[in-house]
Amino acid sequence: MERIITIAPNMPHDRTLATLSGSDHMLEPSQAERVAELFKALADPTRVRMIGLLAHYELCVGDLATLMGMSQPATSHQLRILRTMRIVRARREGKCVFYQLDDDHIHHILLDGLAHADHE
Amino acid sequence: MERIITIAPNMPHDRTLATLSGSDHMLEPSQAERVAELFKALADPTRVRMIGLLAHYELCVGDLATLMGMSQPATSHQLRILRTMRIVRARREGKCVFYQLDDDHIHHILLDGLAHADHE
DNA sequence: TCATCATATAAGCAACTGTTTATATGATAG
DNA sequence: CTATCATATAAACAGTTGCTTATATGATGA
Repeated sequence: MERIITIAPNMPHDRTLATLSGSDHMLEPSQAERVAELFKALADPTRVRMIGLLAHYELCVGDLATLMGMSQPATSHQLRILRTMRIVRARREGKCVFYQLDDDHIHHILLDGLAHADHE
Repeated sequence: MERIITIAPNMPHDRTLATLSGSDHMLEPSQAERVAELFKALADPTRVRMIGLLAHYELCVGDLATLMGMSQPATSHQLRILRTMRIVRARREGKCVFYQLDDDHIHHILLDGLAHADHE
């Protein structure tokens, strides 16, 4: 962990801001945008609970709505957001559409989030 | 991965919604709320870039503002959000306040997020 | 084709978010 | 104490979000 100062006068420093500016630790704006979009999809308690369920069970929209205690359009609306961000994946079977997590990566992130939130 | 149906008629099912309702895979609302709050703090490209920098360097507010190309109040405002969520930690040294990530957990979540966003 | 069930979309509204501009707090040097 | 530098907070405004109500699409069975 380096400490970097050049603007504040009379302070010890290890490197200069100029060298840091060219560092690869500087995230690309478009990259930061995509990551933020992903986290935004996780940044709602309703969607977090949906993801918590879909991490363990494949559920159709209607049943998910019932379990969540929310309306069908609201459920569908949130699923669309999760689907757009490739957090969940849909599969049609007859009249029903079943949802589940798209990959374990998301479950991992959720568990990390729970660990950080649960305490400290 | 279980598939659960009870509402939709004439569909195969493994368990009932009733048993699922009592499952511990049903996140507590307050728990979901805290996790969502954490992700909300990560759900902004500006804060993502700040975290990306603070994961590697300890920086004071002014320098961070310069690197980010944003105003001092805006920087301070965002740092307050990250501090409230225990994502970053502050340390005063004279007139300057230095920030760094509060723990490696956050760095981990960021890397997971980057991996998921970078591609798929 | 027609009726019905399951899901998706649209419009509209209240609540929230990130920025700017302006001002306040807090620490240090003289 | 006073002036100055570094950071924090406040008020205000544009833009976004998640819900509801209403309607549309899509698939199945008679």
